[in-house]
Amino acid sequence: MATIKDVARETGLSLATISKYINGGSVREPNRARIEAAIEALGYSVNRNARSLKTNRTMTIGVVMPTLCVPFFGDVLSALDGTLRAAGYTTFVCSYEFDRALELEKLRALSNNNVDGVVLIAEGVTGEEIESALRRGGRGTPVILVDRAIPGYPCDSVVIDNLNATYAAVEHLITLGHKRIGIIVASMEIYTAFERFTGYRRALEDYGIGMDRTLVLEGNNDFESGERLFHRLMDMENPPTALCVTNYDMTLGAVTAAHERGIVLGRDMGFFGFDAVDVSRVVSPRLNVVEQPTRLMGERAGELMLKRLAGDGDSFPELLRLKARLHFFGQE
Amino acid sequence: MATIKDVARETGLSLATISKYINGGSVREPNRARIEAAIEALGYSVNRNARSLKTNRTMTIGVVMPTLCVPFFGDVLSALDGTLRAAGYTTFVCSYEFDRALELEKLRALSNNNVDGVVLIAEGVTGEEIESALRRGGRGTPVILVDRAIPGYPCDSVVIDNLNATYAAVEHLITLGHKRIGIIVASMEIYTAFERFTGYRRALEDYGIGMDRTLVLEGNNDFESGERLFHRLMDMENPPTALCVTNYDMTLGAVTAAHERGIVLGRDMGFFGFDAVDVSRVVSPRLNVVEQPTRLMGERAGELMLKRLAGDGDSFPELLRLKARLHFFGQE
DNA sequence: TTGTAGGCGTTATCAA
DNA sequence: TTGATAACGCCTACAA
Repeated sequence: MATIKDVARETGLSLATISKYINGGSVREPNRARIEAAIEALGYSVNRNARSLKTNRTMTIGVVMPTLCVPFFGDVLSALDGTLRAAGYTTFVCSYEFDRALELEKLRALSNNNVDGVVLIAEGVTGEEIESALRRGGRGTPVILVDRAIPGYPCDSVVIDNLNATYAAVEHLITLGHKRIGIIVASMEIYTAFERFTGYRRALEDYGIGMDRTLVLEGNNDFESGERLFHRLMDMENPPTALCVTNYDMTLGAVTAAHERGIVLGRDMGFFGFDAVDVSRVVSPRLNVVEQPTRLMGERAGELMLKRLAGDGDSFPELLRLKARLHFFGQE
Repeated sequence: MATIKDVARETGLSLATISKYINGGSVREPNRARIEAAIEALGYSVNRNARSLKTNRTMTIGVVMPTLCVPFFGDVLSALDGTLRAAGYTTFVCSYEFDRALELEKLRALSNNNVDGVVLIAEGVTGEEIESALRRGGRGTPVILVDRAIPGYPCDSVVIDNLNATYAAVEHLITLGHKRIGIIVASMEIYTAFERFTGYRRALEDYGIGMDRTLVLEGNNDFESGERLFHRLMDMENPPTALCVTNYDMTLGAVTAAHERGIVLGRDMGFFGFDAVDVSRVVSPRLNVVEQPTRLMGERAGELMLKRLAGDGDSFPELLRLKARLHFFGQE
């Protein structure tokens, strides 16, 4: 690999001059030309390790997500990456596969790799753990929490207004005349799940419908949970007449289970799913689903990160709560 | 940030001793204890930039994919990451959003970040471009191509046996009695698409069925393509009686379009999709789909990478061709 | 087993 | 504008 030294030798100029030029300094025209030529000829490119060692910046943002296997996160990421890239940053992603130990480990790995900032879709990690994993020079690495804030941990966050989204979904089912409405959520330990449940509970309250705890089922956010819990609900003596499922994979699972039982969602049973916008189209009648503004989330998170990177600590911690969009199909 | 120097001062030992210990060397027990204590107290962790500058290794693998929004790549990645992590490597992912310029840029970004190896799901990039983007010290960074080999470019690759998978799918449709079989593929410029088409063509040949070029439609690998091209096929004067769709999103699109037209796939029309194993369950009758061994791909790619990283250049370039699995449902 | 010293490729300071 | 020179934090002969 060619180094600045080589370029210096090739051009007859000094190390310092080359470096200055590379970093946007001005040199005399003939020198500029010679430097350019040498760089081209030698195929020189700066060694980021060395540079980072010196500058303490890597122009790199680390992203940690629970998994890469779901389109929701992929969309968020894609928008985030675009925003950061436009500002000259490269983003690196790692997934912790829903594993809490890995979650922390990945955070540490990023820290060890001296990323300038961290975007985190947290699941099990606590505020203290984040701090300890990221403890480093000066005033620390900026962290943006996406999709899930951590209650009690002051940190910039970009989230969905889960509460009102679920509220609206349940409200819709209520206006259709349903009184026994079930909900399948992820573990309430996950903040978004809790919020979604709260929206559900509040809608029932506001319409004077008593909540039946047996209609509230907690799953693991996966296909299998959706399938299994749907069956469990329908096997009850007095099954719900409508159902709300609050994430992508569980929605798919529930839809599949309904199929297996010959239940047509939206006709035999009121229904609201989450995220599965494309999939909602492959069945008929089309499913009602809540669509989260994934790209917007990514963009907002990116912008906020850039702001912090620029040293602007204004109104920290900032909490952006984005509105979800409801797609109604089938009977109104 | 604490450095080795700090640990040295804290313990009264020398820099070199600390470094040796950190890198697995042996020191006298009392010293070991003191070092450990100091590290803990100072919250020291090694600066990978500095280390890499010295060792020329970062213990980091870069992965470049077309997108993160499709489960197929997510699965491959997850398995790949697991394999590499077990060997002490951290993997960083970046996506080029199907953009050819970005594809090269990401490769360069990784190279500049001194990754030890690159795993690439290529789309538009050529062999020369890869070489030039990665040109650096000594015998160069190992590259593993996943999902798509680049014809004429000698490089380790892990791919699916697309040809035989599609062959078998089409063969199945033929044995059901179909003679007019359509296919929706991605652009033939993409190697996998070409292979899938070839499987299709060869199956028809082998069964003495003349190929009708108007039944071969090229899309953009997205939902919209699947939907649009399905309609195009069915709007023909003499539409096909069976159809093969060769990727995830286009399968979803085609299924949706079928729905819109009231066509029940597997009953009114022979059908074979790709990848959408979960989704295949939410419609009835269940869809026939080709399932690619995503996790296995990731593992194999990881193992091959580790082998190359260990300096084992045995049987280069290695081409691993993995078998896909066909899920038959509905009528046999 | 421990310590000394030199260098990895850059950037930044300060003279010239 | 240009050029010596001293870090940045770490690793590694080599010497003690």
